[in-house]
Amino acid sequence: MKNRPVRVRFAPSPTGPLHMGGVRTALYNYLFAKQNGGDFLLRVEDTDQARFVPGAEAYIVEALKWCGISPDEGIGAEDKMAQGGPHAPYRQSERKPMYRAYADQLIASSHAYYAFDTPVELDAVRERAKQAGNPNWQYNSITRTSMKNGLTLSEDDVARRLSAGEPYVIRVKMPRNEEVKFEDRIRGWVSVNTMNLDDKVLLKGDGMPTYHLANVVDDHAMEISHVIRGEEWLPSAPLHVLLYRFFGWEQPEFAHLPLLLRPDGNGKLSKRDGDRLGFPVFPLDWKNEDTNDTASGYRERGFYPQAFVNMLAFLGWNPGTHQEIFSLDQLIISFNLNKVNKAGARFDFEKAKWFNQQHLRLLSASDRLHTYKQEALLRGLTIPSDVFAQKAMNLFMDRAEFIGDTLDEALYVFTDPTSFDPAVCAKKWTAEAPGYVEELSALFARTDYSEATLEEAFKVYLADKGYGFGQVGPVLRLAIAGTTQGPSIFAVMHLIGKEASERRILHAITTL
RNA sequence: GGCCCGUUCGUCUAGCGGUUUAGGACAUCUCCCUUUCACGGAGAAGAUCACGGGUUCGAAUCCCGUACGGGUCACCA
Repeated sequence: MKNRPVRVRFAPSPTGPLHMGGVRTALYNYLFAKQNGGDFLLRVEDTDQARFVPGAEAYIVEALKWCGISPDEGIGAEDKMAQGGPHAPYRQSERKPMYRAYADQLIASSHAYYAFDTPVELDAVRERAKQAGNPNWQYNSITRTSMKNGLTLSEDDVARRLSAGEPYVIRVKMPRNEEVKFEDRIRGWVSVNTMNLDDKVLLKGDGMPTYHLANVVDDHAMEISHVIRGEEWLPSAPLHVLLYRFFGWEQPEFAHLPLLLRPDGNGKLSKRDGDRLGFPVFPLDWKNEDTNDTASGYRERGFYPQAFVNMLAFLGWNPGTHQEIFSLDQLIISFNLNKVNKAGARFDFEKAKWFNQQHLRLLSASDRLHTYKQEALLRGLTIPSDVFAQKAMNLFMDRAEFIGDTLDEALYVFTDPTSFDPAVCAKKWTAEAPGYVEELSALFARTDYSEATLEEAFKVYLADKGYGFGQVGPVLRLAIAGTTQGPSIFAVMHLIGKEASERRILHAITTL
């Protein structure tokens, strides 16, 4: 069991956009695979035809791609291998015919049976049980003796119903009283008595397998060595262990990841939390075709994928050192499944932003400029030249968490200010103010408009007149930028040049 | 409610029986830098290690209870 090649899978169901918890699960799988020189497969679990959402699969593939997680096999790996690999298809709906034989095998070995109870009948039984004070009726080793199934009906009866085309499901025949144990990579030994487990449906009335059958059959067929999934699967893991046993298959190692919790209140982070809490829960924007609403994604919010991935990796794991900033490649080296936490992690958007800020600083100048220009385009800003872009970006880099910040806070670098901070106007734009800037403008005109000479000229002016910086500085800044926040005003003036600077000063004098 | 899992600063976490006066990061606050805002630097505050029992010379670390939190109990995944 320990020495087989590492092959892991991420197996989402295409019922909507993948949320960040799902991305983290995929990431951990990917990191574990790459670290061990293994394969990461993407399989789509679309056995519930009623919950299928068009576009969800494409979204999942694109989201992973954006994160830099590319499947070695399966969906999204069609460019690497024909049909995505040797175990194609990787969409469970397309594997439908394969599951039947395995369900039959379990019936033959008396580990499963046909059940003819209709959904309506089951609802009625549950309702009756609820009335009788049992809110949680289960189809199990006790109750199955009074239901319509292959265990209570005669062989002839079963055969007749089958040939008559009567609808049925196939259920697992859960052993009566048996301790099922398995060693979870993260939680250690987990033990459950089958007494508490029910006869789960394995094959549904429409011929599709349920998750339980499909994931076991496929994981075995695809030679999956480690099943790394969310903690919500822990309660059904014993059933899966039993299924491997019934089939006589080697079981993969299990690792159940802690959940991502909401920052407020209780419960796990869910898709429905959407933008309610002021941050995205999805990697990419998702447009709901029915409601026409768009749920925001980290990508569109301005996050770099490497920052998003880094942040996600640290929600439930850490390297045990003080290093927090990691590239994907560094994560592959340092990640350790055994160091994944057991408790759920409450998500904190403030820290998420910090990760982006750190990665923004780490980017090479040319890569950063590239994203800068993309963001400028998005904002409809025209950039005179690369040199200008580079300078403008650098000027505002210090205060940026996102590359877009260097644009949003620097609009006055591209266009003349159309409004002036009213609070500052009231306080600093005195009767003398127009005179200050008019004199300065004339003085500056005699310099070469470099940052240093502008500043020098300004200082000389203050000294000559006996003015204080606080008296004149904000006035100049207001005239040029419309606000008093930002980098050195002389650097800004140098960047926009003499003509624009003089134009702005004149405009301020005439309008304020 | 049954079952399963968990519980260290507000948050993410280090810690795997003695080196711990419990370390780091985010957030918060203070000071320095900057006659702006930030960045950066220095520092502060913040955790009776959920609680109660054991085991041990010694426990945040091991065991058992209790409380609290989470997950799960469909012909959904």
